[in-house]
Amino acid sequence: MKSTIKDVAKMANVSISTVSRVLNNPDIVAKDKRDKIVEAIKQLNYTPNALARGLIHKRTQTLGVLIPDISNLFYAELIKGMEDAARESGNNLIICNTDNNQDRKNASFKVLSEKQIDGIVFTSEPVFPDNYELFKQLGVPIVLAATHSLEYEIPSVKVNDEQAAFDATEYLIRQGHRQIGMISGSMLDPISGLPRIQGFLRALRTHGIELDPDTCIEYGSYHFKDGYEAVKRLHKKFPEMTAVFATSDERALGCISYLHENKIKVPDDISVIGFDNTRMAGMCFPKLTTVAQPLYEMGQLVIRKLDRMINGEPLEELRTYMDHWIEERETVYNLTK
Amino acid sequence: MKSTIKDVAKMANVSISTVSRVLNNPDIVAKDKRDKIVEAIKQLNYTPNALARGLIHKRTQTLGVLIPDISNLFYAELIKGMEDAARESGNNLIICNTDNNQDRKNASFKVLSEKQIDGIVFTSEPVFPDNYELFKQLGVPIVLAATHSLEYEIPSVKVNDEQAAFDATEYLIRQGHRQIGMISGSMLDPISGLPRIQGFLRALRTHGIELDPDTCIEYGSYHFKDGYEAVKRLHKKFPEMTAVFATSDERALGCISYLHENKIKVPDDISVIGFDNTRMAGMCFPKLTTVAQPLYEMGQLVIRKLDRMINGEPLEELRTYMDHWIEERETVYNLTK
DNA sequence: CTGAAAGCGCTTACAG
DNA sequence: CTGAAAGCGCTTACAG
Repeated sequence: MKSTIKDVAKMANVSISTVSRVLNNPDIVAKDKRDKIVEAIKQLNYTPNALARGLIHKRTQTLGVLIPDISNLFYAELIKGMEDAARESGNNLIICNTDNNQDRKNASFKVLSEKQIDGIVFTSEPVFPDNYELFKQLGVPIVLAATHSLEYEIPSVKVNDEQAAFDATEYLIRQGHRQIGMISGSMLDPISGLPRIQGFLRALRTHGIELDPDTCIEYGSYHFKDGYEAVKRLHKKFPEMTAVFATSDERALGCISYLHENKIKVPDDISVIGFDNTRMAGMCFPKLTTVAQPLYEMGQLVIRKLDRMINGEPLEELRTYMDHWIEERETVYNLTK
Repeated sequence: MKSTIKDVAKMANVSISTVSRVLNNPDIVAKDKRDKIVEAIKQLNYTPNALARGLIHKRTQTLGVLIPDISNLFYAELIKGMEDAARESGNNLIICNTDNNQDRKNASFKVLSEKQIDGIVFTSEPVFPDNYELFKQLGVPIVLAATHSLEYEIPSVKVNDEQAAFDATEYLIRQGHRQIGMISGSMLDPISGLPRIQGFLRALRTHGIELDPDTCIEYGSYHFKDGYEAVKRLHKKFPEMTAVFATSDERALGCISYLHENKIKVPDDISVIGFDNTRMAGMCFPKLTTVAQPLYEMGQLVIRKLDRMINGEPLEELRTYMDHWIEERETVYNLTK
């Protein structure tokens, strides 16, 4: 049986108040008693009950994290950053896998609320009005990771997707490509869909490249298989393309897999650039050139922001946009040489 | 401000006992009061405080999970299985990344203990005597995932590593390979090191293949980079090898990366078989043939076992060994054709 | 069927 | 410097 503060008090022959004091403010108690109490704590292997403490302090040092798909490598890096930052600030994470499912999302909010978490991080998905209602009901600080909201005043940390897509496309153009295809998420996705398409098209425009969006863009979900299928359709309707911008590493790998199978060489025949720079990008063959997001650092920053809000400290900025960069590896061919 | 049971009681004009009853045993309270209370709960957006409940019931519906390296894809699948099973049984997971670091492990045990978690899962690492002491001190049920202990009576779920390594090696032999190298974890690792070496050597012996372990085995950590370095050394001292068994997918990919770079074709010149069957295995090129572990199912089973123990139900078996299989893809060449 | 009271394990004014 | 008491938000016998 776990020992309680009462057991310690009894063993040390003091009141529980005094035990509580050596736990929270040791200097204030007389050395002899303090020593006896410390000894009793060790003997009994006592650890304070965080539930009781939480009830009093209205603080649990626990943060809730909503993740759409925990088996995605993207979140592995992000979670690691959050986990490390949480440890630094004395917090623990309860991670809820929502499976892109609204019911599970609601259920997660409910248990997190019951467990009295101090704050919440909401990942990747757009904030719809009903989500916002839930946030307000929860009544705890919230930070958005890898997503943001322009409608609501919610702190967020992400990359500038439009600019990142612009840079990726421009990078291909600088390597001499002009027939460029894109494999994208839905235009209806206001976070990683539409903005990346806009960035892509802006780069084309900026460099005077005229391509019909209907023929140079193909859509699909972010899974490997979807990248595979999308590039098949894309290649069929746009056979002259020399490069493709796939807006996730997984899509890019699916894309490369299809091309390989059809004896189309990457990058010699068709170049591929991905998005995310998950660890996979450096482990595949050929190694994937990709738009890098600082996932680990994003995770850290999200938790640090959240911790500030919980402590009532002011935020330097509401919406933080972190720097992305092009991680040059082996899947883009330089046509200008 | 979050509303409490008092607020609900006041609004519904009843005592808090009655509110508590409609929460826990609604049938027992008169319909008119019940309706008023339900209405008040909705109005106030009341959710019960799990801390207070936990204090009374000595149950938090929260499980602690210790993971050595959360950014490893291996754990992504495992965690997903655990997460899903936990949701089914009404539990939440607190995941602690230990970074293979003893201090962090101790710290994690401490906070998990303070948070009054109902059970714990300990992943991948061998159970040393001091770990066992910690387990006992925690005083909650524990299950081992992807590891086991022969010294202590602790429930566990894993694959039979010796047999899996045997099967992988025999698979290569059946494909006509006789000059087979191995890239392994340390012989000092009693979980995924030594047993796999033993299985490898047993397969060689069984098929009358005489190879000196010193020349056909090379060691390294499980990271991509280590697989890369290890195969470099292995190939130098064992140039006639036609196949290599790398005991993790990451090692295998590092290995393939090195071979590619040195114009050694996989599988035409050298075949590679991995271990784990993480999602990466199906996304790389060529697609990795590997020993598959049912990671998702392992995760589920671990949590189900733990939940049983917490509920005082008997376990069908202490140490569960799940079936592995060879996932045939594209990195092993059949020499017999 | 319902309320008052005790108690879960702590912390924190309040006296002394 | 230290102890008794109240209270955090609930549940659960105990009366009635």
